[in-house]
Amino acid sequence: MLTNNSAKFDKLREEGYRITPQRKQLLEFFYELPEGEHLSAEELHNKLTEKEIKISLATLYRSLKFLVKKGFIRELDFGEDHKHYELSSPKKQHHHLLCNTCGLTIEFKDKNLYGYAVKIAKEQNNFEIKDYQFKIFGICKNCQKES
Amino acid sequence: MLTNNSAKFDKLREEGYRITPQRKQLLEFFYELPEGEHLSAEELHNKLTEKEIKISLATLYRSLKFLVKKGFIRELDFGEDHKHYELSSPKKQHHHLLCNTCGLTIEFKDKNLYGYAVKIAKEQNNFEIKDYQFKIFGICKNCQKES
DNA sequence: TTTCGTGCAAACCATTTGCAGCAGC
DNA sequence: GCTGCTGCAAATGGTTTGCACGAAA
Repeated sequence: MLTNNSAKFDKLREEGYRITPQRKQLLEFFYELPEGEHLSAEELHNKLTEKEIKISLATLYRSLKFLVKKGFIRELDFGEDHKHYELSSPKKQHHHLLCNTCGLTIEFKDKNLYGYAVKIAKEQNNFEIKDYQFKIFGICKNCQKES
Repeated sequence: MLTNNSAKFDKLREEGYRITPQRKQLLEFFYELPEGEHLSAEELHNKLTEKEIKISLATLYRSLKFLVKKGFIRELDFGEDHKHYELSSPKKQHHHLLCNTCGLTIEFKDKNLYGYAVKIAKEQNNFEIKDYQFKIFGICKNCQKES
């Protein structure tokens, strides 16, 4: 366990939440994931099972919701019929271009975007930012050629 | 009918698609919608029925998918269990802040964002932009007070 | 006339939920 | 010991699909 979440865990305990093995191992799993990898609930469940981490699908969904609410992970939507999840780290955020034709996902980073989000949030009645996402939809180079 | 889509319709016809009353009326309906209003499939179905426009839910879903693919409307996801739809107009796009706690949706516009999206798309192998969305998640002023 | 699009009802499937037992703290 | 969390299985509900009929072109 390279990551240290004990301070955060203490805070959650104070709020009345319990740190169960399922929640803990799920969060650890996210920390060990290669950067930029975002998995669906079902993919997560498979990978966790491979690692011999036992967690039911129902609990997985509940835990994901919990971790999202608590700001540990972010929920992504690529217009598919299921959500994707990844570790949340607002300051080194990445974003996505999505090809409408072939479904290709291209990631990009941009250091200006965070300041930009902060500026907008401030203008909007001091909205407190937890996360932000920039998505661009269109046609990728390959699909442009083919039409 | 204030809007004139006949050129676009002709193009669709050339591609082998048929301009049915359902598709036509649905698109007209979107044009008449107040700016910034984004409805779910079910809300749309109710409103269309009120206007005595007959379209089954199945066809509505198929038509929405069609119009999205053809770039007439955009599909929005607010992290709920259903999608929202609105007219697509990239150059006067608006975006959203979403409160994680109470679900409040705040819209904002920003003229810089379009140029920004274009710049990013160009850097990413000349990706051809059809639409883009900027979402900010966090806690609204009201909910900040309450915690 | 040739397909493509529609309506209906059934199917799908990701996600949620009720409930009884278990386990943090 | 109290109460929140989990696993199971069943339910939910938005969306999709098979099929036969209807209608654009």
